[in-house]
Amino acid sequence: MPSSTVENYLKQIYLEQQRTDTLLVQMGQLAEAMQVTPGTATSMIKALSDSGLVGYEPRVGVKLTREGEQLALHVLRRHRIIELYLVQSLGLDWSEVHEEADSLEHAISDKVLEKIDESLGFPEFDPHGDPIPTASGTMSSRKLSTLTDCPLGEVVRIARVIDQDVEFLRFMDKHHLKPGAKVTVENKDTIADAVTLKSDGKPALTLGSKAASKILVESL
Amino acid sequence: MPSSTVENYLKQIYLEQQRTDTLLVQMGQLAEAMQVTPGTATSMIKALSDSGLVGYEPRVGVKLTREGEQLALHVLRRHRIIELYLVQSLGLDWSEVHEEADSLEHAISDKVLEKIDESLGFPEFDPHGDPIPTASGTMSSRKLSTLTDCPLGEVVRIARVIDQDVEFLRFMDKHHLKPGAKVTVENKDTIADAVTLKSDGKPALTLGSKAASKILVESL
DNA sequence: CAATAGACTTTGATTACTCAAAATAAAACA
DNA sequence: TGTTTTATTTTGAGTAATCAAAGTCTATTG
Repeated sequence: MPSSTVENYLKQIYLEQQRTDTLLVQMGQLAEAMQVTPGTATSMIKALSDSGLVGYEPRVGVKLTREGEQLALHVLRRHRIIELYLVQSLGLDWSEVHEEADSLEHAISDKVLEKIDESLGFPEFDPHGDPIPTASGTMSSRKLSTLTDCPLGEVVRIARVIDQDVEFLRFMDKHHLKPGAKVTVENKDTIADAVTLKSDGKPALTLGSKAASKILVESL
Repeated sequence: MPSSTVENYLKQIYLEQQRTDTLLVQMGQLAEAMQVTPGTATSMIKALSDSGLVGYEPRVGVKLTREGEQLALHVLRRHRIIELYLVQSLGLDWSEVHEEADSLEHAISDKVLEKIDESLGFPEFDPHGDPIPTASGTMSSRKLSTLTDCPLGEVVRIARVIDQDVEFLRFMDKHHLKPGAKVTVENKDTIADAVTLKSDGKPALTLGSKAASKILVESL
């Protein structure tokens, strides 16, 4: 059985692959994501490579093998189901469940996980709108646009928020910018690097494009 | 923060102190309970002693300090609340929750634990009748008798079953011998080393005294 | 009271994970 | 093209937890 350290490395490689939309993850990137020194990442990756969970090319980068990817997806499945459960069934705030899930994801058994999944009605997305991989290791994908590149003046629905930072999520919550909420982009100002939003019955809100690009929406 | 290994050693010392009703736990006993070699237990205990969690006298035994006991009680609290939650809220069988709780007890945060505790209505006992320590580290104690030394012919209520073995618990379940069930000891045969029980609407059941002594009862 | 049996401790080694700092390779630059 | 910068790897070392096996008490027990 893989250690939680191994699970975390695989999860992080998967997330970096997704985030940067590239196959190969560089060591510095991974070390940063894992909060370890580059040397640590290198030696860990060599070990994972020996166990066949990743493909490693020195000075180029690392990628998941099919086996490594399956494991990563299982970890992510556990993580996201736990997050949703903590919010829906135990009433925790969506800003705090990420950290909780980070530790529980390594301790929960498949049996308990499937009970929880069932009690939630086999959900497809976690509280942040992140897709939940299936038990057989398939991840659904949606084509979403960000608030910085979605059409102006059209009502869109927030589908996903890509940032697990507690402060950021609290801010989003305060302005009712959670998955499901409907908003309209009133204005985009590339010079001011800002996006102005309007949602029903609320004053307009202006975000910098960095924040706006973390909010993914779908048209209705 | 103590590692899960440290938490397990402290928990096990506490449980052995209780089980044998002695202050000092011998190294062999502890090594057996922890499933490690005696040498491993010795060196681990020396480390715990250095951190002030246990008092250790070489070749005599180990006992918890106040601090170590508090920690042990917190672990036990997590363990037992989780067990009850798995049975009550997720519908797992009482025979399988011990192992699940053994891993979850190290991963769950106080915040989540207290939410669960609340949702269970601040229970006093786990599914096996083991008392749940309070958040402030107090363990209630009841004076219970075993089926081998309780009065004959009197209706008593099962209060606690002291064995976490899956097969044993399944057997108990099959014969409806769970906490809350009412039984009468019909006969005790010291020569045959057996105890015969009767519960409403069921045929009589005879247990060896070893099994019978694992079932604790209270009078009504 | 010496010999032995049993429990316990010590020693030396291993595995998994980590860091700091030195060495190296590749990329960028001048 | 030679030099500098930056990213990566290597090296040497440390911590936590473990085992096997050798050594040491202590308690019987004849």
